[in-house]
Amino acid sequence: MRRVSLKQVAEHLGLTEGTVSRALNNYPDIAKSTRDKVQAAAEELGYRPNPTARRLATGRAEAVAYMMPTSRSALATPFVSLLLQGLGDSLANRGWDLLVVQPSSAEDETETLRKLIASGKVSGVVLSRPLKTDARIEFLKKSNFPFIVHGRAKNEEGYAWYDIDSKHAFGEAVDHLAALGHHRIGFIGAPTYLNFVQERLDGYHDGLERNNLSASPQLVSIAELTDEGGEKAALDLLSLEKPPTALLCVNDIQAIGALTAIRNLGLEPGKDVSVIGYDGVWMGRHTNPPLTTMAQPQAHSGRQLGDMLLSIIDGGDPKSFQVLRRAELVRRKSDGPAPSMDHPVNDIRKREEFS
Amino acid sequence: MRRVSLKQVAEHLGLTEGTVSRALNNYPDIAKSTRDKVQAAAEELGYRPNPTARRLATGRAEAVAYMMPTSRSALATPFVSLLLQGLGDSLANRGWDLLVVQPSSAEDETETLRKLIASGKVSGVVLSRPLKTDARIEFLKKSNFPFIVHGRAKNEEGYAWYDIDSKHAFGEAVDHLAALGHHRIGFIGAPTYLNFVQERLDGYHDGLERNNLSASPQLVSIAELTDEGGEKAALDLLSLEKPPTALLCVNDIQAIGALTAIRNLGLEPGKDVSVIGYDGVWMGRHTNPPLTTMAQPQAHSGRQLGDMLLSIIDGGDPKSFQVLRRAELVRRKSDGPAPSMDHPVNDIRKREEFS
DNA sequence: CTTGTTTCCGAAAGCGCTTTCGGAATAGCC
DNA sequence: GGCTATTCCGAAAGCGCTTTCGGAAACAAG
Repeated sequence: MRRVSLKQVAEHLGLTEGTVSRALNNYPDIAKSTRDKVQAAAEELGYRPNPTARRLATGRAEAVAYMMPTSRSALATPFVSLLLQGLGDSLANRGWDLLVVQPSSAEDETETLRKLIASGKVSGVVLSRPLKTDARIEFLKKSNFPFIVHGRAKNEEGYAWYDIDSKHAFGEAVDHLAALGHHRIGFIGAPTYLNFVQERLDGYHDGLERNNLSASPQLVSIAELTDEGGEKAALDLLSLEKPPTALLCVNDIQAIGALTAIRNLGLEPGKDVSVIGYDGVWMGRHTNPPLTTMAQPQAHSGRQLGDMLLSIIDGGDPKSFQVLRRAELVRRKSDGPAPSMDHPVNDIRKREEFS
Repeated sequence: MRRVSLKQVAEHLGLTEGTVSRALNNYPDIAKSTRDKVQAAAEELGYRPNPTARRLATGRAEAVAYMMPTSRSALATPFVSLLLQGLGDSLANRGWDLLVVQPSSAEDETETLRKLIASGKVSGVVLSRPLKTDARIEFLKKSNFPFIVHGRAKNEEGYAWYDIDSKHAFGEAVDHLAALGHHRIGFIGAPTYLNFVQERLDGYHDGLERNNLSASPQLVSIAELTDEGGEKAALDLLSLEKPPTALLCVNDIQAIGALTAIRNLGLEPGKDVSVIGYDGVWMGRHTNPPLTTMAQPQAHSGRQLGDMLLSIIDGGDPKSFQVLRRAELVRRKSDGPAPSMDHPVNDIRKREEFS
């Protein structure tokens, strides 16, 4: 398993290292005949260029990094692996490497980035789950270092991103529920420093306004991005004097939690109270009832992100790489017409007598 | 943002690069006084060693790779991200990098590995989801290259692995079901070239034997490792003339599919037919009924794998790093006593009249 | 005060590749 | 056939760091 170097190939052919190198890299100043000879010899000897040496000589890293989310809730989702797969595909075309970097804590993120780009180990990075105002993005912009983000911060100017228009999606979800006769629609969210939460909340408000529904602050509940979070939030909302008849959840995980909360209250999801989630994870097909949700076309987001990042590294203008996709409502069984106004579920006191 | 090199630090101090390098790397032949001075200066100037140059000079890669699974089913699970996080933690202690490599196809895996280790980009690799006879493992063993696998192949000798004893777990699950009075226990699996499937099937058979239950080949169904796979398999098994009264599933995803299959048949999971899954994913808490499952302590498997791999790279004997953990049965609501023998669910013909 | 040890640093080679530069050999032109 | 223009390759420097080696200076011992 002795590694064969340029030198060996050169000696084998009676050429110099420089010539061999240029031949292998298709320099125009090498005769076609010798280039062929060199390539044949390299193949025969099993020559594999040493990437480390090349990197040192060229100063090009030929690698990009993906920064892992720190939150447990983001990790507990297949999201990361799917994205990595797509990224890997994209980079493989060039033979570039994919590094995974992990900040020790959320506060540490920009420091991690600083070290990373100072080390010269990568020539670009991809971020996900941006905050409303995201220090990483500001730092990378300032550093003028190639990057792309999956999602976008509140300030979406001057950098590349790939996002789903969840604001629009949540507006449509409200339209949908309003058309079903719902007047009190609850929102189960998470801290709004996560920009996608803010987007979705905005979309919810837009939808309410468009349908002339009043937006009561009581009807929005901030919870953890977990099943338990959704469960607790649903419990709270449904314990209001005038409980909502429909629940919009910031993601499917929470929605699934909400479903069990509803059940535990002795109510029937999809009938007594409608639930709509967001993400379109496979799980939703198996809940009881199957979860109506807004599915994002996350199919090849990783590939796209990779391709865009590569274009930017090649000198493309980051500002010209901003793509926004639509989510699509997939109706299953957790939504339905609003119960009639005098139905017990519409009043918590009546409900208690009722059950 | 000018990168500051060793040379600059050296000139700044009136020393040579070699001396500065040795001072920074704590060589014993440097006076403590100058070492302190050097370190102070390095700090002050913001010196960051260039890892590429170091790698070239030392021949050490200071990085390990994780090989991504190719199967869609493995990617659709939070498993990969959790493992990467743990690995990242472990490597961060040394400042090593974590690469993610992606074979273009399953057949390509050993070729990918060959290239990877020939490139010298990493000094170790971690594999997951080994097959019963896994070409990657054989190749790495033969190459004498440091590696560790999450799970283990049928031949578990001569390399490092970290695994859960799912064979034992499945045996216990059968014990549990037998104690509940079940006599016909079905097994929903996947192709047994996946070694963990074989292990679990073996455990199932062991359990049957231990409890004097006959093992009918009809009762084991091979399906895809997806919800639909589990659904179809459950449907098949429950359509037998003498259908099983309990279903053991190779993972929770399939089990969840089985649950909906049972419902679609008009039967009640946990009562008419028991279901036990494996993995302990969060989702199981929210199925209807909540899924009884065998939970693996996957908490810090990533960290452990990382630590072990590092030890091996440091020269440890791979054979001495083989750890086997136990899974634990967490009872929720999808298992219960076997229905009495004359109950309609026990005979498909009666069942049809019944429903 | 000499000789023998230590202590500490400078010098230099080298890791494996890229890339610029210059010049020998060949080709093209009148 | 002489001249210029091309074509093609060798030579060499350099990327930023590590590591071995040798020797000057400082110290200890006699």
